Amino acid sequence: MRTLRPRIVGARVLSLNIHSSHLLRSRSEPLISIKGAVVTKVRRRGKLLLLDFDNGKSLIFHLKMTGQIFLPDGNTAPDKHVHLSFLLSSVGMVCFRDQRKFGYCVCRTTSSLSDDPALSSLGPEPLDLTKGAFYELLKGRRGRIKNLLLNQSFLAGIGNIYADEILFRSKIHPQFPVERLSRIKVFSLFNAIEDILTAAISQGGSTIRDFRDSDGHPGRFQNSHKVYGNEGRLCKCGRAAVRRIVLGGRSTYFCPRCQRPLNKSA
DNA sequence: AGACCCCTGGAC
DNA sequence: GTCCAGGGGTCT
Repeated sequence: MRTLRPRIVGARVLSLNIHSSHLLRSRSEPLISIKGAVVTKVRRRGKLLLLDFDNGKSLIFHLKMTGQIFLPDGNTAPDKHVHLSFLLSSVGMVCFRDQRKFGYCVCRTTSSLSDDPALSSLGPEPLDLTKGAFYELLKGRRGRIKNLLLNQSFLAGIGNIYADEILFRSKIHPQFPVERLSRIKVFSLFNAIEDILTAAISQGGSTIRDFRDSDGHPGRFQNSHKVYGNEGRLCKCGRAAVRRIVLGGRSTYFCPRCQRPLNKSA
């Protein structure tokens, strides 16, 4: 978003080309309604990318696992995975590419954006929360802490990599019951969320295989991962190897020494 | 909580 | 061939 915004704000949509209808959703207003309109805002809400136009329309993108938006050049020419492309004035082509086709794009009227279930179901932005608000948000919640962090209606925008890195930083076992977290641990978790997300954003995100920003550059935060993808490697504590388990169908990495489970006999 | 689904491709 | 992948929905 940070590389895309300065490139396309102010540009006019001269034409658009839908190469595949796979990523379009039912009940979308026709994408053609943004033709001739000027991009006024590039925003993010949770994992959604929002483009606002000067004719009162907006586009909602979800990139899911392999989605990317890029401005093609010699290195990143459009290919069979480009499902949608726009021609923008004084910018050129902008492409939405998604190898696995899990992503989507819908058009909405800007003034009713917040009614869209994709947006209305989202919890608060973690970086907008105060420590006290986070504590209140956790009250009454139950279940395993990692599942809660991945729940977008609890907090918007935390994915599998960052959930693991946040829990490692706060020294909480991914299966620790939310309702048993001490006040100290809740604050530690809050600080870890701020720290990990801020660092990840400043380092351009994490590239495991596909992720690129709109300039085609990979992220750098993967170089700072302490547990994610490190199964079998010695934790930085030097006392245990990072373990991988599966929770809710997602790979989960943690250090069994730094992140202790709740002692069930206690 | 878990299984299985959407889909493609890389690693082994 | 099998297993795996930054997400997330549905069904039991």
